[in-house]
Amino acid sequence: MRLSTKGRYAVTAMLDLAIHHAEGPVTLAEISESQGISLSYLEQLFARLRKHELVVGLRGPGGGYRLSRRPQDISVAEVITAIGEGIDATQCEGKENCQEGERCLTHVLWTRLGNEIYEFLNGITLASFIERDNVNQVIRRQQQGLDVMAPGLNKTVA
Amino acid sequence: MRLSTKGRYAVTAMLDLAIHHAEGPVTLAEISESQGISLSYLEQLFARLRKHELVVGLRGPGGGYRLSRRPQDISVAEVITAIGEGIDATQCEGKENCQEGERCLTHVLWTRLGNEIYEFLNGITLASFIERDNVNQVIRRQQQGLDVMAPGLNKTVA
DNA sequence: CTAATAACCTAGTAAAATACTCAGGTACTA
DNA sequence: TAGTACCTGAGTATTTTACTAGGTTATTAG
Repeated sequence: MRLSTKGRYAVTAMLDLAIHHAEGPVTLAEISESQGISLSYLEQLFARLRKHELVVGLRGPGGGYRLSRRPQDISVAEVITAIGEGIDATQCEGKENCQEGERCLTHVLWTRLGNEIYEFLNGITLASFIERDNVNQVIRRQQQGLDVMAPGLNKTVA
Repeated sequence: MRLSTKGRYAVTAMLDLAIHHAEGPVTLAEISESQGISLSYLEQLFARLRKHELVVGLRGPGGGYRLSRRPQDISVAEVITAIGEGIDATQCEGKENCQEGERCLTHVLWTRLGNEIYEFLNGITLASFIERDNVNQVIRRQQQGLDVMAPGLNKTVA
């Protein structure tokens, strides 16, 4: 499980899409300006996001990018793995001899940690992420449970 | 919160130390061989771990490295931050103007995610990590709770 | 229709981080 | 006092990151 600035760029851009999800497609030029990320760099990142079917590209005037699913159905883990080519679970796994068993032990341990981090990030959706911020400002009087699901967003896409 | 191969190397090495914690100091040469990490690279990593007082170096014959604290008192988060110079919480925070508020929004959101990941990794100790594997093999008949604390290791260090 | 728009694609490149090597030095202990 | 093993720093190859440049293709507003 790799987690670097590159993943942050992708998540940031996806959050931008999620925020403007109701208003139709967002152009990369807009994201580039508002988030301060290079346009061509964004194009490269979105090429991968598109291949993993997290976003849909719409060409021509009035076009842009749109989330392929609802914000509450896309997890941070999905975005990061889409960018970073997934989890690389060590090199020993099946290839090497695993000399003293020692080597494989720590590898297995680390793989498990990677899985745990993935599961953790998989529980955080784009919607839950934005909600926690907006809800605090807009809806304050409502009692809120520990559920991370976004409450009022049952508008189906396409 | 950066999380890359470098951190994995450090955690792996620290796990090695934790496993042999009862048997006295472990030399970097041993870790180098068993884990397949370059000796000089290990020395660089351990220089940082030592500065953050996670390990203690013992010179001379029979020397090596030892954990400065008990395995159940060292978290994975500590190891990673010791290596990677801590969390870099975006660049905008206080310096930039935060033009439309939009920019700062995602930054705040991301900072929160970083903190959550940190808290998550902070809850995982070296001991809890190893225990879960060894316990499964050695002690099987015992009923185990959800507690991650290592049960039988109340031997004080130094 | 056509011209503007914006996605899409490919290659290259500077800067940084990573992983490692080399060459010494220093402290400890047997 | 010799040897072990920590410790330091400088240098380097590789990889990743972040970006630039220059195009092509599809779409649509006018």
